[in-house]
Amino acid sequence: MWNKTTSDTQFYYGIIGHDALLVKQIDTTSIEVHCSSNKLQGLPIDDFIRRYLTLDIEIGTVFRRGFADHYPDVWAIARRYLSVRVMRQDPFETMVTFMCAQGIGMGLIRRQVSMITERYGEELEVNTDFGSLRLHTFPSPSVIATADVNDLARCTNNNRIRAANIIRMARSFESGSMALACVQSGECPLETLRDALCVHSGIGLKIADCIALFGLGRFDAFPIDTHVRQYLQEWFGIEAARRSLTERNYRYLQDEARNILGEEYAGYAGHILFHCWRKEIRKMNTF
DNA sequence: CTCCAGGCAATTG
DNA sequence: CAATTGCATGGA
Repeated sequence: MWNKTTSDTQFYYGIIGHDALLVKQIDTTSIEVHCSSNKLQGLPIDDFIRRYLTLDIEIGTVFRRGFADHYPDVWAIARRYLSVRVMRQDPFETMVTFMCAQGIGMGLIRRQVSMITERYGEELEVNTDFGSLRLHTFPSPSVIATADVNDLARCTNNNRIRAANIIRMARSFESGSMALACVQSGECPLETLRDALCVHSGIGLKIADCIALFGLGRFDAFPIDTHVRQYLQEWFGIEAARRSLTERNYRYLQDEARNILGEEYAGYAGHILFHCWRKEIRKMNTF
């Protein structure tokens, strides 16, 4: 998860494993990129950033050729958001985050994740020009696997069911079954991956697709939430999007979306549209 | 007090 | 099999 300091200087930071990555804007033409290590997850810093921020994805190929011609009105708005990047985030962190994202607002989601890192993560001291920042790593699966339900629930909106689900998922991660699914996630069919994720209580179709897209680099995964459902109806005239997201309708709408956006990058393109919809149409400022 | 917020699972038809 | 109904919680 990324954050911005409240100082007047633009200053962003994120924790990658046990290292900190900091980006500071020093003037109108340049930034400083600081990392607490010269390697991140075994990769030289430049290679890691390239992969983490999916700079290896040619953004011009995310929307298939012909999209602009077929949907000129949508394209007129969406083309301003082609700088949006879907990150390749840590799988476990992504699982916990989206398990916290059910029927709840973005502000509360972020608060839950922050509280989890502060309660269960390891404290990191990062020195900057502004002084030292006290940051926290995201806890490992083993830490969450041994957490007390009531204790974790204090971080999950006091929702004990959610806390219990997260703990059970972490234990599955520990046992190796979830880790194996992650290792194989790159090449297995999307349906197989989704099945492996959905055996866990608290992970349904939508959250499984979010994990695949944001945590496992499966840019073909296309999660459908309330916002996606709305733009599928408003922007693409899909009447079925008026009806509720039953499993059958969810799958049907996914097929429709793939017809419009293509198979390979349906989710990547979909997230750009998601962000665009919230910002431009719903005028939402939360992120 | 009501309604909503990046759904899920159990229960019916 | 597929649709409908509870649900859990904090904040606006």
